[in-house]
Amino acid sequence: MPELPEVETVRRGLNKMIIGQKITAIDILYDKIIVGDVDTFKEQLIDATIAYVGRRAKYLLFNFDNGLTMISHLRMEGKYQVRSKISDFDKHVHIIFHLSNGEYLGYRDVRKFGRMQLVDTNDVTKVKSIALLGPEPLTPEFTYQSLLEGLKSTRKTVKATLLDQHVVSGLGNIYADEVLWLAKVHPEQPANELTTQQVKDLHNGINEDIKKAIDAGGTTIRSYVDATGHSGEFQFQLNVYGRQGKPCKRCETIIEKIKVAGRGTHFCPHCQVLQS
DNA sequence: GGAGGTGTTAGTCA
DNA sequence: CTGACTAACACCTC
Repeated sequence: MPELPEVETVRRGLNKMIIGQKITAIDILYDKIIVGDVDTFKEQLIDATIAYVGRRAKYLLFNFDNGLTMISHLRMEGKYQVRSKISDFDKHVHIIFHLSNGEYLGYRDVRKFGRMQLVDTNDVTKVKSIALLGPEPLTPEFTYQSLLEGLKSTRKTVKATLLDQHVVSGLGNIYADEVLWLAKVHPEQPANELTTQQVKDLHNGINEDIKKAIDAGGTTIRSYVDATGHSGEFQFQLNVYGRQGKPCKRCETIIEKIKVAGRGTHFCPHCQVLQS
């Protein structure tokens, strides 16, 4: 799925394309995407107008003018597409919002992992998955101190901890690997054993890498495309993700791929040494 | 053809 | 409580 930079890119694209559009009808072709009652979901959104698309970590927040917000998580490979004809959507488009300008907003998700939930706008921050999120990069709440506390409080590997959305939110498998490479930290290092300098390097690396990725419009590995149909450009700047068998960009050592926290993990065995 | 991997997270189990 | 593992699903690559 899209991580924070990709979701932010989608958010910006949607805000350019669908603000002010009223929902005139909704086709739900696969019920499990919708959290809660499908008929209620439809009824509450018909005739509602999209006021603004916000974001919290990897969650998109579609704010409507009737006091409701649709929380949308793309999970592994969900994406939004705007098309002028329903026949322009393929079989993996499971939800179709009919817009008042005659266009259609489709939600495409090959693996069907994504979820949409409608809640009162005032209650968004009370929804458990959102309420428990840690601070996100590039905000005042994401401080060196907050990261230090999150890392010190667990014996998990640092990679697993960076993926834990309660410590810092918005990072996924790509940026976790990238940030660990930037900070020269081994992915399997226990989080509570990191040095002060390593935590500082991670904090800076997270902010810098996420900012760069947002500026580049996110990463496109396989099929991810933003709402306007453009690919992100950040994959050209990836330093380790997907580069197993290739030379490290710093020291030429061959990048290795192992499994950490159940996820494919790329690192340089020379730059990122396990401390004991 | 079959096994194993894929950008996530919620739930289960020890 | 914490940490490890798995399911949810369809497709792609070896």
